[in-house]
Amino acid sequence: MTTTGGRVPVGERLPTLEDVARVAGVSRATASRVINGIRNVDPQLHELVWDAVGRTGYVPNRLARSLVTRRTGTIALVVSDSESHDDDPFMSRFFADPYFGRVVGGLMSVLRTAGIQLALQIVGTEEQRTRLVGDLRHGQADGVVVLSLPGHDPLPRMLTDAGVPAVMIGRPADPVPINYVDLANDTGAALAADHLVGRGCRLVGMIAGPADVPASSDRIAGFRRSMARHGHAWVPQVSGNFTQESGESAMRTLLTDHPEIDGVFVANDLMALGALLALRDAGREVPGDVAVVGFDDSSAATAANPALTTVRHPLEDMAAEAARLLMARIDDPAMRVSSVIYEPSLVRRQSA
Amino acid sequence: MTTTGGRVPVGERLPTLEDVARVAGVSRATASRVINGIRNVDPQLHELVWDAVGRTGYVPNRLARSLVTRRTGTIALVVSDSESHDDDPFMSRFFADPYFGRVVGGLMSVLRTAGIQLALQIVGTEEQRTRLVGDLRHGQADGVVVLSLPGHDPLPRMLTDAGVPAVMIGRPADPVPINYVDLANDTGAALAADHLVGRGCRLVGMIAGPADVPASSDRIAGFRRSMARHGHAWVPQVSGNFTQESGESAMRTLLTDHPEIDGVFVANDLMALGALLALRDAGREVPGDVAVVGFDDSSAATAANPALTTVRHPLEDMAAEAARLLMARIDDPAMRVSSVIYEPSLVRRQSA
DNA sequence: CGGAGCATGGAGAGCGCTTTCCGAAGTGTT
DNA sequence: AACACTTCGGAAAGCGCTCTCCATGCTCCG
Repeated sequence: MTTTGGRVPVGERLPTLEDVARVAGVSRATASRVINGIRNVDPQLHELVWDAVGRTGYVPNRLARSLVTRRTGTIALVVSDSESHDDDPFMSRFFADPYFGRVVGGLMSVLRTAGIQLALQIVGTEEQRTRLVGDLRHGQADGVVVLSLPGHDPLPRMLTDAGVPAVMIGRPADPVPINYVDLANDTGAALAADHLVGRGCRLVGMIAGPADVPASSDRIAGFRRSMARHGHAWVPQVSGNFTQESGESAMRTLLTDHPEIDGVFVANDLMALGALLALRDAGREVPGDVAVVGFDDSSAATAANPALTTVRHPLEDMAAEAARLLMARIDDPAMRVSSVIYEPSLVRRQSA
Repeated sequence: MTTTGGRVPVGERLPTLEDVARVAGVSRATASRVINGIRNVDPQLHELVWDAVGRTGYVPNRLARSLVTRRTGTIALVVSDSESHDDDPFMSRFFADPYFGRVVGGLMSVLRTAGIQLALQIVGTEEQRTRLVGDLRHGQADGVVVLSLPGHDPLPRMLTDAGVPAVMIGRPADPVPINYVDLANDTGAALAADHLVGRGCRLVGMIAGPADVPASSDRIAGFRRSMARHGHAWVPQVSGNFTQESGESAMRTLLTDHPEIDGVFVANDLMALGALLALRDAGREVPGDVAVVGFDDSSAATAANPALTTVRHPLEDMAAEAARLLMARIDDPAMRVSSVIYEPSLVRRQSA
């Protein structure tokens, strides 16, 4: 018997479950059961309740619900930065970098369909980290995806110690039993080395990222190893910090120190863009005089001129996988710590 | 009298305020007062309580607190998309676009210091919008920053009707009494027109964005008006969708239809990048044969080759202002609806 | 010296929801 | 027809916190 009445306002305040129950003529418990689709409720009451929901305009209060269920339907994306970068400039550069957007996009593609929202958190200081972990233990979020920037970050360990479901994007620098999704950075770098040597480069240099971050050191190691295998025992190397400007100045240094250089592997596309600029300034043709291979296959790669030959880094897929892994971990606290490593591939364009 | 004891575990569960009170030997109310820094608490008890907090390792439960205070310390960044884009490809492109990152960076620069976290929400369907507004009315977030993509978006109106504190980045397409922060897009476009005409271009075209989004139509209007003022009653125009590829194909079209074109204003940098590619393919020199002016002054502008002359769009500042505006509105529900318009400026580089 | 006035801390009522625990009713078995 | 067994709805106990209300004890003034 559907009581098709009009709207039932409940005064100033928003309708609560109590109101729905009253309008439907059942107890709060029953209303709750119906709304949450719990088994065993008389179809008649079922309809009565939904009818009341419609008439009152009831919307469950997620906060109140979370308080008792200990589930928030939220996953935190934590950007863990080192204290020194606590000021704006660096972070805003970080956000503008395609890296951040690609990660968010990948995460959202999965979370969105699951109806989970993403909360962005940035922690720089020790205190912020402690606070974050404290909130997380209370179920502020059901789990976290960690983007760890500094080389040795205490956060991963803090998270696992606190028993917070967490997944890192990029392996932890220190051995920590934490789930992570990563790229075989060394293999990717080797791909670049093979390609540069294969196209006949005699002296190839590398523009690396900060040595203390795993993704960066893995690329260095992989590149060096592969070059050595090709008989290049030593490769000139200059470090940047993943920004375009740093790539530009690194390239200048390389050019000054080794004028005969005819190939360069750059640890990310943004720096490669800078390198391209420096090369053009120096009057070197790319790839004619100097071949350039980037890393990431970000949107910058196709925007570059000449278009960048680069190592594809399926960041969106990896982030999506991280989200899936995290959701699985949340649903099964006993899940064993696991990692997923993606294989990179070389995308040939014009720069090499 | 500080009772400096050791740690006081409370069993499996996390310590609650109740535990702190018990350890400190005061009532829950007093403990709460101390922790929240409420006036009039005996200094002795004050110390006793903080001591207990330390010994129990107490961290307030934000959820429980929010339930009663009706404040969450969270602001939602809502990306309102049109239903048709509900599938991945578009959204992931959106996130990879510097636009998104710049907005997030700007927001975070303000929110971070205020200790407010950002929750990302994407709504595409009508149902998702309704749901979002429902949650928001319950105080799921203290306010929202809206990034509205489609031309005619019902969300702004829904938000104001529901009384949810909201600020848009970019003016609403339809007249809605909502706070917003925007750029004088027309002025910016006029700047571009002046510059192109000023450098002697005879036939300049425009690569526009979707006509139904305000930012885009304002740029079109401003550009046309200014060109008309310079005696160019008509300008060839092709539309894209703000992506690099669309800019590339728009440029090809323009080139085919008007081979004598010697200047082009592109509604955003990403499309300008594409235009640059098309021009190079067509063997046209930039700026020699064709001068190109972009819009946004995103990182893509400096990455371009030649570097893009573009209209500066202080998106980070605007987003930061949006955050401040929103926080003010949250603290003062009676605040009148206000808007802040930023003035653009021309950044001269090599492309024009 | 008595009572008004104030500073202070405790008891307890919620915030809105889920879920356990029960009793009442319905179903099937011997 | 009596029993065990299942199904179903309601009462009520929280989740962890804030904050109003009230009782207490003290100061101060006439």
